[in-house]
Amino acid sequence: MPVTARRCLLNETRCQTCSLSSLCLPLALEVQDMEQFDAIIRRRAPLKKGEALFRQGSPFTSVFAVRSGSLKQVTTEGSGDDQLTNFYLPSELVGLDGIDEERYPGTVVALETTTVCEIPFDRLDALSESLPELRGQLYRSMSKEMRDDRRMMRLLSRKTADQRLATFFTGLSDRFRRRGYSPYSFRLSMSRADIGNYLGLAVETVSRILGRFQSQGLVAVSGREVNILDLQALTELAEEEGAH
Amino acid sequence: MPVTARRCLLNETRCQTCSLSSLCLPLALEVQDMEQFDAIIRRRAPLKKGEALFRQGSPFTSVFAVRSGSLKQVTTEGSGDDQLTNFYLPSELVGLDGIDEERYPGTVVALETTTVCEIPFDRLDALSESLPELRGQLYRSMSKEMRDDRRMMRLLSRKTADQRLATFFTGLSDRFRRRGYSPYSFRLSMSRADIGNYLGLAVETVSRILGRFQSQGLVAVSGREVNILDLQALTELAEEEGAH
DNA sequence: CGGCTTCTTGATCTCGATCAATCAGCGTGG
DNA sequence: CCACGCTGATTGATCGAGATCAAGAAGCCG
Repeated sequence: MPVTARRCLLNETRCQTCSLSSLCLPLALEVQDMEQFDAIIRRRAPLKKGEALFRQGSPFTSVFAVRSGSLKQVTTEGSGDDQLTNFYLPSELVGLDGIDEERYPGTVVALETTTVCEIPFDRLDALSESLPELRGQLYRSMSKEMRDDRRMMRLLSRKTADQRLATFFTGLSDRFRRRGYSPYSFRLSMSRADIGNYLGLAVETVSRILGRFQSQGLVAVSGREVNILDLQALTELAEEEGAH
Repeated sequence: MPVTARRCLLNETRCQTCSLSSLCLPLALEVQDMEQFDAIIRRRAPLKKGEALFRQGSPFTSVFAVRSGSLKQVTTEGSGDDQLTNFYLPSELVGLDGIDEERYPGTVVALETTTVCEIPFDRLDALSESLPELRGQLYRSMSKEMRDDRRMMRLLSRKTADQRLATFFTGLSDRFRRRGYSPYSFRLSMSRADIGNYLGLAVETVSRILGRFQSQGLVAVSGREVNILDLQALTELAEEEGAH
């Protein structure tokens, strides 16, 4: 590979030129610190749709920051009974739940062509010793994931099917907005079955409620294209009191 | 307070003499490192049953290690719609989910007389810079909590009421065993309503299924006293395939 | 075009919520 | 010591949201 091409490739992966730097792990770092961080991350070949980043039970070595595309995390217990525990969008960290047992607790699969930055955890931990901001950011990322998990528990144990879907759409909308995309118009990278599995609903229910939302003028859905027509109403529905 | 009494009180709180040291945060520390850690923790007056350790929304300052007793974490959204997201037993860390937003995302309440060690987070973070084992243990604790949360999501979205209760009992049994108590005979510090809220079930359902377990010879329950008669069967029930 | 998978729509059934008493503890004060 | 009230636990009867079963319809790609 010619030197120029190589340099170009490397440049692409540099945190300082990355459009996600304001959301991603090194967000709090000064320029020179970011260079140190930059030096430990590894480029990965893009994953094609359906390819696994890692599989459940394989040894934990790295966390990954999503650079583009999206992924899902699936945990299998016994035979055939899968639980989809998370979707990951650009700038989000994948694999933190594997630290404790030193193996990944679920398989993470690309939902579309996806690129990630690999961050070897021992290097990251070592670097977090000398960079308090990095350490803090890591603590915050994990803490946030715990908070999000608790929200999900609330959703699964208290919300109706309609509220779950509304929460799902407003959540996605918000995540797109933060990343600089339209919060009103986006494409779902996951199937209806994935959505249902994630929300604890049957596919049929997801489909039906999507239809209902459509006829109520809340969203316009065509296949995986989504247009949010009444974000306000959707938000209210999502937050609605325990309906009793 | 006379010096001797004071010294005695301090001794009680020392990690090196604490019976939980093999489970708690400083578990990986050498003697001299443990002393440093010991120096940052603060004694708290015991909480009485029903007292709050901290309230939802109050500023995050510390994490807490449970020393004796037990607590529940409750998150309120809107009015009256509470979600119980966690029970905490001795050696477990409370409050880690508050790091990110710098406020506690839920109220934590003692279920019985409870003592905790307060660990100011800024001191802990600073100390984790020079003590890699402490840092690692903190990462592992958070990672474990994320894994437990994912298990809870699976429980809430896939398991039947029977399986939820069976999982709850086997989980408690296991936690007691690890702490050196009998895994077969223990006292519930939480009400049926708490259990139901936590597991996403109505109180009536909890009560009914407990009755059924009793008549099936799986457990003997009398008020809050529990005797597990057939842990094997309970475990199988808890892990059972997605019943369809 | 056929042979996939994914999505939608309809009909029925079921688990657990909800509503409604009743009962058991348990501290309080007469 | 017992009656009173209060909270928590149990038990019974009914109901409904959403799962499941069963076809079709619509993409999608060779």
